Amino acid sequence: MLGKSQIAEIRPTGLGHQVARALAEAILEGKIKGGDQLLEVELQKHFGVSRSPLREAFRELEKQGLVVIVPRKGTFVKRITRQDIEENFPVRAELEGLAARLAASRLGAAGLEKLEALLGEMKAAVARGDTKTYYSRHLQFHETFIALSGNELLIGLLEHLRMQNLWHRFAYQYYQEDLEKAFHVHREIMNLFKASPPDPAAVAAKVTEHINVARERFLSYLTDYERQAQP
Amino acid sequence: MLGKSQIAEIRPTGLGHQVARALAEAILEGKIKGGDQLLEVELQKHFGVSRSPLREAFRELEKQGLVVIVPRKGTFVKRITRQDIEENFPVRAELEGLAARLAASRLGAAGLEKLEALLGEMKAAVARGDTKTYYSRHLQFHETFIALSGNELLIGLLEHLRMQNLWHRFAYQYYQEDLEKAFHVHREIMNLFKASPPDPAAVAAKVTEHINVARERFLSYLTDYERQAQP
DNA sequence: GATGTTACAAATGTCGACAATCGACAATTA
DNA sequence: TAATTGTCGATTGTCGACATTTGTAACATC
Repeated sequence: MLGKSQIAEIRPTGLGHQVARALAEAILEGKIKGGDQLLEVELQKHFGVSRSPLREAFRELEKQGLVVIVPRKGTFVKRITRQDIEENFPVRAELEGLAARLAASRLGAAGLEKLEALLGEMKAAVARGDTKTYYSRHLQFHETFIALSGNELLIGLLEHLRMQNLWHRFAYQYYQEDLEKAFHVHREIMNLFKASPPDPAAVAAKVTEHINVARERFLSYLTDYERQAQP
Repeated sequence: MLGKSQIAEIRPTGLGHQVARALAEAILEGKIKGGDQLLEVELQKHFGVSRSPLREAFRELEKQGLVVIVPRKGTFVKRITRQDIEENFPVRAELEGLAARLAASRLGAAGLEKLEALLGEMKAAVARGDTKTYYSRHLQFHETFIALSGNELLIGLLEHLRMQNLWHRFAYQYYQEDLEKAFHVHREIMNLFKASPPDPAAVAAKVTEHINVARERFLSYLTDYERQAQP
């Protein structure tokens, strides 16, 4: 019997799914702005499909939290409010803390090695001032120990909470401010993971704190951004 | 102008929604068992609607985590595995702990009063040995401080996680075992809420611990149940 | 006997058309 | 003129039919 991960999982198809992917990409990239209505007839002409798969795509996007379906009114792309961001961070902080705690008790040599490799790439990116690469590896670092938690429910929830962050576009500029400091926290987390045996509670606390601190930084950044955008 | 609360608010409309409600009830009550396939043609005849609203109902149920849609195969009611239960408790424990922490900093006199009233009913139910009422008020107690957290995202997630618990049917028998002990924990939680000022971290820790303990109790109960059901 | 092939039936996927509903503007009335 | 009512266009909701895919079972082949 082959290991599950060895088999290329065909994540199949369906026109609706393809349309959903296309629309999700368009939304994430900002090509469709928050509050816009997704007109069925219009998209029908655009994609060359009938309305049935379109409506299924809408449902899929709603499940991902990218759009809001209002009965008898239509489908609108979700408007990200300050409240959404304020509420997202504390939940993610607790959940990623839990993920880190669980991972600390389970990660083997392979897991530790992967985390260390990513941390190395993050360090190199910091040295080069390569914000984009740093941001990418930073996301992977989190995704890795989340996956190592082994709790499928937790993994799915966090994937959803992170996906919901349409505000990825802000993030570049956000992280440019203090790459060094951001990296330092992750080295601390890594050290806690490497301890033998690791202290799960300590890792959880560090991760939770890290995200809650990031929340404050991000919100103050957002405040500046709002002031600047509204003269 | 009439007060808003005086007018019967016509709820979400749509045939699909109605079908979804009916199916959800049937699933929760166990009339449809885990693993069963929801045949479109069959339900079409049963409900007297076409397949379009049926498919929308399926999507809605999928969003609630009650069914799983497999492309080109069909939709099947979710099978609750032991793993699902094992993974649910830790996540809920963290999230309800967070909710309690947030609530501790926000609950006013009205919130405290409502919690105390529910605790009173719980106590009375314990004295009467009225398991069903105790269980109901116990759920309301949790729902109340969750709502008092004020974090809409958190409230929605917890509602989902609690809804997912198809295993409500087990719960009666489960809680019958030690009503007194279960009540005692909630009195402790209440006392922490009542402190002035309350210590948010202490409340969070107590709630988290409470749920994690409940997890162990429930799993051992489930083990007995499984042994008994498989002679 | 095991394996591969083909034909058929059943279920889901997709489509275009019709019906119901909402929002905005026009018509009516006090 | 302001408020209410009627009408129309636009948009979503629902429907039945057709297309595509999958699973199965009979059959042929090695």
